[in-house]
Amino acid sequence: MHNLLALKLQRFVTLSDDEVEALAQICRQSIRTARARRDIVREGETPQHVKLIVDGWAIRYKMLPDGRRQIVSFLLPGDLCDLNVFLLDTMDHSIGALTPVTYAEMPHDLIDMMCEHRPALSRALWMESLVVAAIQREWTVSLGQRTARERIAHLFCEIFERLETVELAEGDRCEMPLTQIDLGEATGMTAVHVNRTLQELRREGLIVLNNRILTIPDRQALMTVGMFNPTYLHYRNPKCETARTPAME
Amino acid sequence: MHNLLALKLQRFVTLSDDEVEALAQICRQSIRTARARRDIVREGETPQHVKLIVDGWAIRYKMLPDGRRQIVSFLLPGDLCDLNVFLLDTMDHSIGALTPVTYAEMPHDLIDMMCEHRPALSRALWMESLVVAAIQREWTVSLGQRTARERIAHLFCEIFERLETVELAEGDRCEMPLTQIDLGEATGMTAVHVNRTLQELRREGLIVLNNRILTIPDRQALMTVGMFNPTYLHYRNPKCETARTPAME
DNA sequence: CGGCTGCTTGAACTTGTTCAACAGCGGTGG
DNA sequence: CCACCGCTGTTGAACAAGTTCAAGCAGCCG
Repeated sequence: MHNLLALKLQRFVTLSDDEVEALAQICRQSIRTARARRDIVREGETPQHVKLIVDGWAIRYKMLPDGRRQIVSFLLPGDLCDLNVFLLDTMDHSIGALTPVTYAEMPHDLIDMMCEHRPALSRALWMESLVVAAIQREWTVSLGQRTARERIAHLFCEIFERLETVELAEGDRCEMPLTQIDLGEATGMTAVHVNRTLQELRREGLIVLNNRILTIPDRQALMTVGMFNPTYLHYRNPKCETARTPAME
Repeated sequence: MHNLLALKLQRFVTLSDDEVEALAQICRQSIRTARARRDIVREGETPQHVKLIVDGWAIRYKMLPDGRRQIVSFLLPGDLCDLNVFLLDTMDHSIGALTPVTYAEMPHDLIDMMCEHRPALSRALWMESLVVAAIQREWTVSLGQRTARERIAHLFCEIFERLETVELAEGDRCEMPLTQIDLGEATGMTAVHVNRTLQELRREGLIVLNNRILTIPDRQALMTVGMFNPTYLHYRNPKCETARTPAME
């Protein structure tokens, strides 16, 4: 397996074969699975491992005391879960599996050691958390300023780009396991309104969505509707032009 | 001056006198000021320094192509600005002064060196960025799920707590230089609606706000309205119980 | 077949927006 | 000293975007 985590981190720093191997090793430690729609970690817990999503989709979410729920981010293959808690101790949100999920558990002390001996990796992980924060800022913009139609368009663009970097999009298509309820909880609107918004986007030929497959016939058009500007994802770090080439595997 | 940055980072790790001194030194490098309502850094730029807000309030904000603007966070004294860009290169958002702002500029290479030689500091800075991300998640929840009244209540609670940790709140009062327009841009609503919401909160005795001074007569009550749970701020790290004691200064 | 989940539709309703006007205040320039 | 300007806050009334409630339908799985 060409290591997913290495694939991601290569976007930020150039890793030696040696470092890639160290990552691969740490990921192999223990592989676990979660059933669809089950929690992986709950708010308030103090997990002992950092998790790497290997397969499937998960979400970070927070609940309000009265039961309202907000999805604050999507975790796609290659994403790390509990880096927060690795440093911060207790979870301030929950993580749930959307689809069946396979993830790797990496013990804190191993990561600790790795960071100590390989500053390049430590730096790459730090960068990874900064990108996560950048994405969160963009969500803030979506929820604060974009209309329903713009939000959905933007979200689809973001997910598509992220899937592309882990080679999970094919041409103009990708998987889209989100229900309209999920989309609602992520975009801060009701499922009913998500439904009508999706219909509008479909009617205009901006998206095709059925059988959990999303097709974006004209990417530029959808990007324009969502006012999507991918710089916040910080891909293609100039320091590592090779990051996206098919060379490594 | 008891160093502001040290004061903040002590929340996460215990720093030796030596390390505190290193921080203080790096902060003294160059002190600059920005006039109120001026930009400090603009989206797309690649600043060469990490900035520490020493005095005054600033904002991170993003603009949409059509001019809509979202404030994505407030930068209060003790907050770092461009840690992102220290690692990520180009700014994906702008930073603007709200009030007159004094800030310290810390050259990248100094921080680099510091991080290399003092892993405790590197770790503390990383933690700091994780807390920033946690705050951003909570904003996502506010914008996605909370009503106007809840959003304002929550925001006031958050700002108040953050000011408290840098000793800028007195009893139940703190400064509140935000205009209703600012509040609107932060909470994703119009200034008009902010106005009516503030009146509602005033009428109920939950806040007193005039002359740019905010008073919260009954903190618990406001927290309940905003469904504010401060754990996401990750204060009082158990590893450093002394962080909030008045001992250091 | 029955029951579940997810999608769709309609109609009434609510929250927050838009537009417009005005008041208060501080600063500036004549 | 006053007139004037721009900014912030306030208010009202019409309006729009998104919600709520309710019902029905399709597909799927046991």
